[in-house]
Order: sequence, then structure tokens, then C-alpha cells
Amino acid sequence: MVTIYDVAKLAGVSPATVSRVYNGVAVSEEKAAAVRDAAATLQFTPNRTARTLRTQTAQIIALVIPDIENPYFTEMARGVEDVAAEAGYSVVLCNTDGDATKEAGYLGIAVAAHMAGMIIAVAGPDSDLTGFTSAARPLVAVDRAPDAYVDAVVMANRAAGEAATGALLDAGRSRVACIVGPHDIATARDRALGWRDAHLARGLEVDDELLRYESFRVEGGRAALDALFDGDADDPDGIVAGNNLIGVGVLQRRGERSIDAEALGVAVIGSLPFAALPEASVTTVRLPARDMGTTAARLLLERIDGVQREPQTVVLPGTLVRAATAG
Amino acid sequence: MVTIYDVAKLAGVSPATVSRVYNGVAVSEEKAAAVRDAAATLQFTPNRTARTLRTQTAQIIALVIPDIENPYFTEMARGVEDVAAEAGYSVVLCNTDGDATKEAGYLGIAVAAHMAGMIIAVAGPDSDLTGFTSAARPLVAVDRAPDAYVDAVVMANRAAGEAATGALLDAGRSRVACIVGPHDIATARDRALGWRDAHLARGLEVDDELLRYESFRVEGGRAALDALFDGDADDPDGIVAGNNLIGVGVLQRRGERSIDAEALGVAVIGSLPFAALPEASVTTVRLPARDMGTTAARLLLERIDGVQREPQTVVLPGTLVRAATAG
DNA sequence: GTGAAAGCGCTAACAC
DNA sequence: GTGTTAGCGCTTTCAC
Repeated sequence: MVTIYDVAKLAGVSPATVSRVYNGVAVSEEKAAAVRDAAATLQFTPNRTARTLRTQTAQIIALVIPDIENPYFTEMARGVEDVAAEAGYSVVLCNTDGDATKEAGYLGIAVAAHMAGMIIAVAGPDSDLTGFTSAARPLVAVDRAPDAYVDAVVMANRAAGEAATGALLDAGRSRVACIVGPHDIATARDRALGWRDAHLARGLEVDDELLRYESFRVEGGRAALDALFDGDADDPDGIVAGNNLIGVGVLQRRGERSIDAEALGVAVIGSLPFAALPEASVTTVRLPARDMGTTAARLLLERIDGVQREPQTVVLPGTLVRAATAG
Repeated sequence: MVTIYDVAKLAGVSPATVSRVYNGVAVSEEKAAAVRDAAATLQFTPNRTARTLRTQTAQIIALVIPDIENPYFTEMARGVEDVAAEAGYSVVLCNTDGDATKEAGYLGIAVAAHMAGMIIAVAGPDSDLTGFTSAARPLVAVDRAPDAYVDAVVMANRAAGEAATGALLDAGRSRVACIVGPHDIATARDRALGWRDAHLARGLEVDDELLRYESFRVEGGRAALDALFDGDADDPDGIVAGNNLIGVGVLQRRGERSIDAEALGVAVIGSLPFAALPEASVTTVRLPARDMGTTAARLLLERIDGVQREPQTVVLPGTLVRAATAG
């Protein structure tokens, strides 16, 4: 392995000067050129491990998400990656499966590995971020704002719920159900509140039978649709799907039960990039997942650079895209 | 930060003994207990950076893939992660966008960071893995076997192409087209060969007009379908989609053009987890992406443990799942 | 079985 | 602006 000592010897300077060249510290142009030449001929690559040990901080950002198989989170990951790479940081993706214990394990690793900071979509209400923040490491929450006093980038969940519901109601639907994620996840509750808002704003009654707290997964959408149609109450004529995966499940099950799009309108909160359906065949409230990632990464990089300011929460609006046909 | 020196002092032993306890080297039970007690009261966590600098190897596996937003690769990533975590390794996900330059950058980082090994789905024919392998780091290729003399885990692509095509032909289709990825990617060519095989095995003529090399993305499927139907030749009555994303594009466009499933059967090589379609409404050849990940991870861990043997290529078969209705 | 001591490659005082 | 030097926390000979 070639080290700064080898480069220093060949360039006729001290190791410290080599280090300075690589850290943007003032060095005479003459010596800097000699160092660059020597480094090139020796094919020198700085050893990041040694640098990390010495400076107590690695050029790495941990990205902790609850479900790596959900396109919503991978789209966000792309946003984080792009901004981080530009600033010379690597991104380490950690998948928690929504399990607070796994999550705690990753937080520990991130601290132990001296990672520069973390962007996290918390697993749930049991998440404990104090281990990381108490080590004074910068952290930005995404998608779900934890109670902790930290920077956060979230979606306008309540407004998204209201927009999705409103689109169905305004299209003449009168019994619009709502299927969201677990009750202990705030994004689920907020989207449900939006569903309620849309009814109240139009002077309509709210039937709580039509509100279902499930999982934010395909299976959740499938199960809830069955429960709605197999129960004693009247069938709904519209469904608001609380996220992309629930939307997939609802659409699958609607097809399997041979329910017509006329008979049951669906509006999804989130995008369906792999739905295999004609464009604009389903009403969606697009959530800017990639923007969430880039925004979070920029906030984090500011903190890493030592910017001092009050923690802030950035709220990103969704965009209603109405189905071209009966949704 | 608490170090092995602090633990040693409290336990009344030398730092070397503390190190031995953490590395499974023989230590008297008495002293080992003292060390564990001291470590517990001080909340000691070994510093991995220092360990890496000293041993020249980190407990990290690099997972390099061309498209983090493709569910096929994220499913594989889950498999890798699960096996790696069990063995005490962290996984770092690197997204290349199919860009050999980006890929080269990640290979460099992996070497510089002393990562223990790498699992890679190569970006393309320009990929150069020698930088990594010449540093004597273990590497396992997945999905796409590079020319290099390395371990690899791939799908039975030709057989998958034949199975998908055969399902359509046996259902009475007579003009079955095939849309695969770029011609310079071997998986694309192999799947196309399978399409050819299926025809020849049935004594049918092969019309090369029906074979399209596109990108392995949604857009590729959309564009190719349009080209097939807008060209001068007769319309196809069946399409083999060369991967999951092409399948999504084909199904989208089929719907948008209001082409009936009766008029155009589709068989997809790969799974469609988020297709929002009724179960078994499309014929698919399921590819065991997760298994590919776990198998690759196990091979890699063997190499990391120093197992010596000839490089091997594991071929994983797909599973034909016929559509219940006219596919 | 155990301890002393050197050193992995780098950075940051400090002295010049 | 530049060189000397100590040391980040750990592992690993080498002696005992």
C-alpha cells in the first residue's frame, strides 16, 4: 500500500504537506504540483480509514428506512444519494423492517463507525434516536417526524388525504372509505384526518366504519378492501388508499373481485411507478419522494458543516393528478 | 470515548487481554469475566475504525447494482442483507445507474475503505473489475456474469425465455414478439435465444422482425410495443417481456392503446410485485431474486473466510406461472 | 496465559 | 509556508 510517506519522499516534501494538498490547506503551487505528480505516478489513494480514525468522522451518511422494497423509499434514496455524492459523501442504506430493535442496532453502528450524519424514516413510536443525537451527530428525519427536537422533511399528509378524498367526492362518490397504515404512525393518522376534512368541508357526514387502520403494505390494502365489502355495512363506492402499496393491494383486489372502476373509484396517496396500468387511469396524489431526499440531504450537509440554527420542519406538498377516466 | 485501555484499567488486566476477549483468543475465564464486567459498566463499544486500520479489513460487504429503483434488485438486496447481517457484516448499497464510470468510482471506494468483499451486478460490457480483484478482494458477480474469472450467481435466462415464449405459443399464439434489454448485455441476448429456442423446438419459423433490443426499463417496453404495432409488419398476438420493467411498460401501453388481452397475450420474465393487477392475470416466469442474493452472499462469505476453490457459476431456474385467464 | 510495545496511515498542533 | 512529532484505538508479535 502506498502512503503519504511514499508520496512525500518522491515529491521531496514532508508528509504533512502531502496531507495539506489533499485537504485544501494552503501550499505553494510549486510543491502542490510536485505532490500531485508523485501521487499520480505512485497511484496513491488516501486511506479513508486512517483519516476517520484520526479525525473521528467518516464521510458517510447513514440512510435508515423501514422498507427498502417500497419504491417510495428507494426514490427518496436516489435523491439523498445524488446530493450526498456531489458533496463527496457516501451513503449507507440500512433497512429496519419497521423494527425498532434493528433500528437501534443501526444507530449504534452509525455512531461506532463515526458516520458524519443520518437521515432516517423512523420505524415507529418506539424508535429511540437519543443514542445518536446525544453523541452530537447531526440527524434529519424524513417522512415521519419523530417527537424529538430535530430537523425534519415530511409530506403535507393531511392535505394529501383531503385532496385524494375530495377528488372522489367531487366526482360524485358518496361513500368514500379510507385505508391507511397503523394508527400509531402519525402519517397514517394525518392522512385519515384529511379524509375527514374533505367530508366536513363539503358538509357531509363522516362514517367511521369507512376508516380502516391497516399496514402500509400491499396485504393491508387487500385485507381492508375485503373487510369493507364483506362487512354488514353498505359497500363503499370510493376508496382512498393511504399509500402506494395499499393502493396496489386495493387495485389488485378490486380486479380480482371483478368490481368495476365505475362502481368503485380509487384515489391513491403516492405514486404507482410499476402499476402496469394505463397512464392516468387512477387518481393519485403524487408525493415528491425524490425532493424529500434531496431536501433532507441538504439540511444534513448544512448541519455537518456546523451551521447553527433552530431545528426546522420542511413540509412538501403533494400534487393531485386526476384519472382521465372514471377512477 | 471509552477505549480498551479504560476497560483494561478497570478490569485490572492489560489492553491486549481486553482485545483477546473480543477476538475469541484464549483467555482465562476469570479475567474474561472481569473484562466483560468492566466493559458493561463502562458501556464500551470496540472502535471498528481502529480495528480496520490495524487489520486492513472492514466487516463490510459492498453491494453494487445498476438500478436501486428496480424491485428485482431490491429483492436481491434483501437476501444479501439477511445473510450478511447474520454473519456480522454490514452491507453498503451502491447504485451505478448502469454507468461504468460511477461503478469504477465505487470499486475504488470499496478498496480504499478496506471492505471485505463485493457482490456486483455489473453495469455493462465496459465494466472493469480488475481494480478490485487485483487487490485480492473477494468478489461475486450476480445476475450478469462478467468475462472475468470469478464466482457468479445468475438466472437460467435462456430457459426462462424459452418457458415464457412456450407458454404463449402453447396457448395458441402464432406471432409472438420478444422485447429484451440492450444487445450488449448477455442476459438480454440469452433470453432472446430462449425465445428463438421455443420456436425452433415447435418447428415454427423465427421472424427476426419480432425481436427488439431496447432498454431494461419501463420506457423500453412502451417504445418497443409502439414500434411493433406501428410498423409495416403484421401485429403480434403475443409479447415476451424481457424483464419486469419492460413488462410494466408493455402492459401499460397495451391498456392505453385499448388492446385486449385476448388480442395480445403477454408473458413477463420476472415478477411484478407492484403491478396492481389481479393475481395470476399475467403469465410470468418468476426469477428467484432473493435466492440469488442469499446464494451470492454465502459464496462471498466463504471466500472471505479464505476458502480456496475454483470459481463457480450457480445457475438459478425460474418458475413458470401461467395466467389463469387469457394472458 | 499474559503484558509491553510497536505500528496501521493519517492529521493537527507546534515550532520554525 | 513547511517540517517534526505525537497520537487516534486497536491488534499482534515477542518475551516471559
